[in-house]
Amino acid sequence: MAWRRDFRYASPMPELPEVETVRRGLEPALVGRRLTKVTLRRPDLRFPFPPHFARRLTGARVAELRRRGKFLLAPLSSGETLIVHLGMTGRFLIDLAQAADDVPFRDQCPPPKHAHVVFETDNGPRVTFSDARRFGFMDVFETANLSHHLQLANLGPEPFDGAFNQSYLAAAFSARRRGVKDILMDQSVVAGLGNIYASEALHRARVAPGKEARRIGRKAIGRIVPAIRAVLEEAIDAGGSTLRDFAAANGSPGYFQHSFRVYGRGGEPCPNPGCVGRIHRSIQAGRATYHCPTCQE
DNA sequence: ATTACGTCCTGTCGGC
DNA sequence: TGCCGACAGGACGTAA
Repeated sequence: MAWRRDFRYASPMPELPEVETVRRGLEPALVGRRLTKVTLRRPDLRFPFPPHFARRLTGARVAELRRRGKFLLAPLSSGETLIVHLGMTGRFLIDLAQAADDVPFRDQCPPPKHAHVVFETDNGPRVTFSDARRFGFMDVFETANLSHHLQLANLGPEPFDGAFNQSYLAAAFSARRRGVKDILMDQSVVAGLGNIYASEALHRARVAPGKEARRIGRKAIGRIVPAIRAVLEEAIDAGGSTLRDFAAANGSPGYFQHSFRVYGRGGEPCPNPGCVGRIHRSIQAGRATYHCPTCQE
């Protein structure tokens, strides 16, 4: 049947690794192809679509697919760039049926629930964006001025960029009274970390998430930078293997299920070697936070 | 400038 | 069995 969910991925909570996985999965479906038809099935997501959204995309070719923090960026041959944020539940479904002929009555099949935007391409699969909670959003912006786009302009460095280092983080932490986890989730400090990977990184760095950022010592900051990179790298690798598994499994859904060391593990023993503590769940800045009070200080 | 908090949205899950 | 509240959370808007 049409609207097959043959290719469906993205974790329920897209942070940098999940967005990167989506980018890699979407690349073969979109890059180099012309958008022949764009359909909006409602006037807004988190925000209203910009004026003439569908018209500005239609006919343009997707030059490449990039990622910046948690944003997907698709520069187009028209001189504008499609900007996508997945929010909480945003996901792309790739319809593997190449042409309408491949699927009888394809156009009579109902679209999946929450399918808000449909992209048709020349000789490529149909790509559908669905987002149950509509925390995601899309925008179109002049590529030459992309760095002035409000949401992109305020993003901090990429975690893998050399600019994100110990002295940078020390400056970002100085005089800040907010909890260190809260600071790491601030997209203007570093781009791409959310609630899950901030918790995971701090556990690895053995720093308590609620500790005031200004009270984090130099040595601890020195552990946080590589800890962030390690958790993100591992998760990106897990996403990559999900994509490969999907390709190998010929049609089975490729859900991105990465396992976490502390997130969602309240009451379980701390996985750090030699630590006898248990993972503690608390609420910090309104968000569920997991850490080991024994080895994170 | 910095911080805290409410808000949006709906599917899922546990308890009764 | 069904209902109902709690929960999940990124980023914005507002207020202090």
